[in-house]
Amino acid sequence: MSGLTVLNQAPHRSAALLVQLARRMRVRSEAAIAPLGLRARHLIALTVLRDQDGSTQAALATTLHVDRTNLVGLLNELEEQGLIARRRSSEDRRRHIVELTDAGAHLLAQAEFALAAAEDEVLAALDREQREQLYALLQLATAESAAACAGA
Amino acid sequence: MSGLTVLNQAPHRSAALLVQLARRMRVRSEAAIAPLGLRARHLIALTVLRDQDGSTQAALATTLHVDRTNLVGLLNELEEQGLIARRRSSEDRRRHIVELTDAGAHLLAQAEFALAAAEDEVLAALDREQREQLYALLQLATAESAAACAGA
DNA sequence: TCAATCGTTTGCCAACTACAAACGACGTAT
DNA sequence: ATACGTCGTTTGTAGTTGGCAAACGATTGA
Repeated sequence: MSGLTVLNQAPHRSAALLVQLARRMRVRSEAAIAPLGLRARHLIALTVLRDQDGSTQAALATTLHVDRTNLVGLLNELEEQGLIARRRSSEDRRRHIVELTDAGAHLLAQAEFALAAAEDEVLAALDREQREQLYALLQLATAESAAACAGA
Repeated sequence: MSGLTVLNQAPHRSAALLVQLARRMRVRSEAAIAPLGLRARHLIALTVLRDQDGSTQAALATTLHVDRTNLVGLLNELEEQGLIARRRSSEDRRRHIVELTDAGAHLLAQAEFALAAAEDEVLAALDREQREQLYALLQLATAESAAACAGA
């Protein structure tokens, strides 16, 4: 059901607008990276990998908040496309070290470019200054919200 | 997979923050109306009904962008709680006229109150002026985006 | 009389998520 | 050396969600 628009009639309530815009952003973003053969999970995994390259699968599963069982399939898909590589750890031969390949890093950069274009499209009505404002407000709100989540 | 946070590292990219905040808003909102025995669909349906009270089910299905098949169950749940009432149309006895009951209107008001509280909670880090800014920006962006959607 | 509409029931199908059980390979403690 | 635990992997189960197709009774209109 996508009739969320109707909830906007309450005076100055941002909630519905927020989820509505986020949904558009998600849809556009997915469409933007689909031609690259990527889905959201792939992109998230690649992004994590760029920062903590050489992680074990268990560590990745923890970071991504997915079951290690489900991570296997995700990594398989990335490996089939040559975006990541698995190799045995020399220290502990039970472990798989996951590394971003050059192709993976390159595609990730492409994907981020496509994502930026999608974002520009969704926020087309906002000029540069307004986008900065929005970004600042979102950062404020999410930071506080994250702190509350961590406490609970 | 809720590892969306990692996508924020791109410079001044609002997309990830947006969907992240929207997710929190959605979760909190659902939690806020859950004690009332409502889910998001119920709230949306009730809100639509308040504006176009006395609609037929077919009209409601169109507005809500749901299949008339799936609308039946939704209305059943609302009717069991006494929030809406169905009656046959005198003009065309095939049709069901759906009306918001007093109890429904009352619960809807309660739900909106709970929703406002949830929104205040999620946007706790923003003061009044900042919330107005956010609201204005979201309205700008969604309005433009809606126009683009209508064109396509 | 025949076709179409409306609400309704039933059932299917696709996608996704989480999770449990078990296995081989391997490390570690006793 | 034995026992136990860990890591990646495979397989299967279960629940949720969503949309959609088929068919029915009641009713309307041609």
